[in-house]
Amino acid sequence: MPARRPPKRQLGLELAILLRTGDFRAGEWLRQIDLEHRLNANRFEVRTALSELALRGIVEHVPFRGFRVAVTDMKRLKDLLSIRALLEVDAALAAMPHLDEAALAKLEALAAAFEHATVHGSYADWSQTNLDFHDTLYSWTPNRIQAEMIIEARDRARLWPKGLWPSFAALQQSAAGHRRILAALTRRDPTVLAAEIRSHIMESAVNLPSEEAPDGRANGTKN
Amino acid sequence: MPARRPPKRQLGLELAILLRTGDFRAGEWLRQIDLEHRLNANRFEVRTALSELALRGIVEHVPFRGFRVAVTDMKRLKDLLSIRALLEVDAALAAMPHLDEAALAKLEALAAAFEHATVHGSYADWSQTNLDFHDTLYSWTPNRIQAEMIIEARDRARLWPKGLWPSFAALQQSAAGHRRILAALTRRDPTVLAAEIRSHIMESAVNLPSEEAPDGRANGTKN
DNA sequence: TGCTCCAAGATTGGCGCCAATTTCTTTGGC
DNA sequence: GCCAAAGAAATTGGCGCCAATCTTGGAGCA
Repeated sequence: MPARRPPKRQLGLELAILLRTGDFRAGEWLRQIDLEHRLNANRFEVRTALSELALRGIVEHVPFRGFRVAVTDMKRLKDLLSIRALLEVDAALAAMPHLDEAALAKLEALAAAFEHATVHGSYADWSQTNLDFHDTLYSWTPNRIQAEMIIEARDRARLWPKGLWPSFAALQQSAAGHRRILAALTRRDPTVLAAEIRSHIMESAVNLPSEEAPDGRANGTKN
Repeated sequence: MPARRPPKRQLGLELAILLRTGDFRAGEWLRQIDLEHRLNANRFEVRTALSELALRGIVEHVPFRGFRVAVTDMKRLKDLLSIRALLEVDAALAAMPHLDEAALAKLEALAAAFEHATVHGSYADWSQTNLDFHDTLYSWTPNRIQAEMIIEARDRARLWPKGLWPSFAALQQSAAGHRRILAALTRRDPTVLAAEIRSHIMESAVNLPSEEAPDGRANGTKN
């Protein structure tokens, strides 16, 4: 074969992951030159990736000032959560009839992985295992676009300040939620499933503080 | 004041409008050089705008082949419609409590404008007046993100082939739907409102033909 | 000592050039 | 006359340069 093309780097994706896993604070300014180094990419690629994320609402663009991690104020966050509840309840219900034994077993394993991560893992660990559980569930939803929209909606509000990360107790609560969702799926109980999914999502919003005004100027980083 | 900055052209938006109103067929290849002329922009701007639309699913990108108007196959179309139904029913219900007399009057006027357009107007006319009605309704939804998502979901499936445009009868049906929605809003009847919105959206899918396989190669334009 | 204004430095972003790749055209062979 | 292959033309797309703009630091003045 004559030199297959190199896999074509998905820098937008890489950057999204970096923002999610690296320690960035909401509102923090992103200097292109820093990202060039961290992602080992050139200026143009970085800018393209940033524009992508800006369009998806993950970062915010201010002309001639640059890009910064989107500040998701509480109103916005709650809006996003309510949309997620709507989409995810529907997606879960649609997925349920398509789940066979193997599927349930897989979800079982993922729920266990999350539980393990809540105790032994880092932020990145439990964040990822949690996503795995949900994404796997929705992978059986016939409506692919809906699954994509769920992921996107989630990404748009993932980056809240570290101070607001869930407590250990909240994580345990989440793990229990997974169990209950799994049980409802196994028993093919749509009513309970819907209720569980909804409350599982809405849980994320409890004990979020009242809105803090993000100052456009002060929130910098000297890094 | 020292030369306020020029309003910064939103070429992505302009291009989306061009694709919607100009006569482009689904699957048609878009040559950058043509778009440069039609939009009176340079190569770089066109490419940026195209990437934007690609991300939003309005056009499709094939490396080293270029961009083409997204082919929304029937499966995809139905998926999108079902999502719209979900989001729009919810949005309408949320908007209802916030509608005052003035709001209802405005919707009344927009419904009338649509009816007029179905008889006297062109595709662009009735398409736009229809959007106006819905967008105005959702402008009272407290959840702004949801309103945006609705618009986006709609845009992603707006460009179906001309052959599939609704008949005069279908348009009349739509107009009647608007009337019924308005009636439900006036009577503050959530149950009927939900049902009407849902069927109004799903109506769009009736008499869509079975899926046609879009050939990657053949669907060109010599223009 | 504190404030204002200016200049230097840092950062962003518009844009055009040219290489990479595909498609079209022509030529040559069977 | 038809198919295949090579060359030509057209199109896309990566990328770096430098102008436009914002921020910072400090000098000058009250």
